[in-house]
Amino acid sequence: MATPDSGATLESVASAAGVSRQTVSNVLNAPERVAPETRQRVEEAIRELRYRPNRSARSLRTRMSNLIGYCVQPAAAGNLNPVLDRFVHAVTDAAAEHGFHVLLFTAPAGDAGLDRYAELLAQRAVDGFVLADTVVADPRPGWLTEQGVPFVAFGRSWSGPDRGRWVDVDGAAGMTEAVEHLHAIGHRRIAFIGWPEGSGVGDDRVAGYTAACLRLDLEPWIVRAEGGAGTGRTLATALLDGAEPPTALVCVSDESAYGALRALADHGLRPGEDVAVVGFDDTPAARLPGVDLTSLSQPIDQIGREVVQMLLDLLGVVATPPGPEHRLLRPSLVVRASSRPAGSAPAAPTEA
Amino acid sequence: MATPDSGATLESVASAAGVSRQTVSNVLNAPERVAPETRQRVEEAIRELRYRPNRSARSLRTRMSNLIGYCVQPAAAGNLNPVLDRFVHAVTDAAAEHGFHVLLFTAPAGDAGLDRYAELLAQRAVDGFVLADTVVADPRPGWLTEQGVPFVAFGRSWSGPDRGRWVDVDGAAGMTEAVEHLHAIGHRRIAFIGWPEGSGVGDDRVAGYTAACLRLDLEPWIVRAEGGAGTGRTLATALLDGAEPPTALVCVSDESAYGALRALADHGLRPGEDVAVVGFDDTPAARLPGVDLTSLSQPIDQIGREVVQMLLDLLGVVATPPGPEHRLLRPSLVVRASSRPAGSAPAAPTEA
DNA sequence: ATCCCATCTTTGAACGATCAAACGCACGGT
DNA sequence: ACCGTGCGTTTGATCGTTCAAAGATGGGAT
Repeated sequence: MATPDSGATLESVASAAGVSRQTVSNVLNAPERVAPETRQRVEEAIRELRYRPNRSARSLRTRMSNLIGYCVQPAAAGNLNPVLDRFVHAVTDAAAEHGFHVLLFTAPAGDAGLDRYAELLAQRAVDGFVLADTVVADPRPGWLTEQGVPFVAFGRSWSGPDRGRWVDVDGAAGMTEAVEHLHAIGHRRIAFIGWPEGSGVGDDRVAGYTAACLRLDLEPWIVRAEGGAGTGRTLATALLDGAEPPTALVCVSDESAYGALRALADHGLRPGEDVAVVGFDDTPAARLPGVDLTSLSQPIDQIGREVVQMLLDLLGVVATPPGPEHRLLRPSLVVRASSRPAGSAPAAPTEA
Repeated sequence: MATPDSGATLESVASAAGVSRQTVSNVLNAPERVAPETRQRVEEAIRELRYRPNRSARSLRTRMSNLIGYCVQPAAAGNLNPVLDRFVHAVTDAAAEHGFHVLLFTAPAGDAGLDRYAELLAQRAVDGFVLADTVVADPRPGWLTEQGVPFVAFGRSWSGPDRGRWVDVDGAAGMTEAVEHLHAIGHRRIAFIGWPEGSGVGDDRVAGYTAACLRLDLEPWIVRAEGGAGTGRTLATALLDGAEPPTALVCVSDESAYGALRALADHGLRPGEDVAVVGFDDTPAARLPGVDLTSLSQPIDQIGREVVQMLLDLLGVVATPPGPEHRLLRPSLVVRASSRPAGSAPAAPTEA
């Protein structure tokens, strides 16, 4: 069992191995400078004393904290999309491979939150930031760029000049794939349940839907309203009550899709058989028995890895060929019963 | 707009204010030792130079990192219970009030993960830990106690001696309340859908159910199986197919409850009207339209605050009267349509 | 006038690591 | 025998803060 705090220091290891401070330091940070046999002796002493460099001391001297700041937004009550939580996990994992850790903090949205970022920087508590949940007119990318602070965002800057590096999911491509899937299984009247114009994410997704429709010679059919499941239900109800209702509903989010599914139930319609439904995000509830919602899944782990890679690149930690400023990753369509006539294909296992 | 890195140090502030290093330090850490007018002068200099103490330097000297370690478990695929994510947020918030931050790291479960804890301690990267997701035979509380490491757990130690401090939710009390609620609205055949014996959390919850049954003179009726929603569906189906089926189902988790709801639908039964269903955790999906699941909500924010309070107390940061070693908080029953005959009460708004 | 004491402030050392530069030594070329 | 060269190692200074102790100042008691 490891003893956590041996209290060993560079100096104590050095005297145990019969060398100087700096040699021990070199064994850890620049092994090639040390003669092989010396190195071995030092490494043994390190092992024996269970020495681990003191992070504060190292940070003070190198001016690097080896910490990445990440702001956790107050979780909206009833938010059933854990995509950001999975993202944090992915970032933490990827960072650990390079000796970095994630420092969490909270901040109010908008300009008011910038002070928290400034505070952490002034204290030299973090080396850079990972941003998530970037919104239209988000002040953070611009401000951080001005200040010369290293950061990478999960999510494009949806307005103004494209500042800083980012990784994002190609919502348009995802929606295009969804429409093509529905078209392939015979649907021709495919409606889109979306958010009002002006949300970057929502506009991106609807664009992919529209593009697919045009390519497939379908009439785009878009309804929009602010909100979540309740709104989805309302919009879907209106569509289904129409004279010539759609046979498939593409929804801007899983949450809207759950509302749409509810509307189907209200009408006595069976998802997948009478009307197909597709969502976006592949939230956990999508695979519940009896829900079985077809949805677009974001490659969160990969996004996390790429974000960290870019940030460490920016920090000069990993020596890679200068990578791209931006990365756009495709979501993958997970087909479940909500867009598949019963018996048309072997059902994917639905239980976790 | 705040300039993040002014580069100011104690020394530069001191010379700006015409005093010494230590006086500036005192203004920040022990203001009562400084003469009022001197203090004012120094505070002005601090403001003007936007000085913030360097965390690394402070940590090095005081041997306190002001960081709390928290291990993020790899999120089980399809986990629809974001309770831990809300918990992290609560902890982060509460810690910030005392100048502490949360440091995230990952570790494998069981003994193998202890090394990561040891590593962080040896590096003096954290001052203590917040544990979550404690399981039966969890090695962490015992090990941390042996090593004399400050920590507080969210969740009892379910086996062996009760080591260290913890805050937990009184699952038994919650289930008792659920049964009493069902009894009060007329139910007499109330079954419990649970997990196999041996999971601390599950046993606690079933105990509360059983206690309530005995007090209300009902026959306990318990079925158990490993698993989530699929299992819940199977167990509920078996119950509903019986000769004299239950009129209410109390489920060990929301996930089982979703399965149970599905089973009701399979039988053409209406939740709340034909058969009542209650879950545990009040997951976001519970409030989706058409789901409307009655469930027990954990006071996560309060738990987070209490955990931090206890930990800082242990670290000697907050000077409070010695608090209790353990805290057991009651969950609150959120009644929705799944346990309420239609029209029996004003429906709570169902949309976020 | 002297001394003591309390209050406020300053000084020197230390925390544990890395940087920059100097040092010792063996080697080969002239 | 001398010197430059390169490799491996050591030394001194430094990062920015707090601790511990010492110094300065003024007021009241003796």
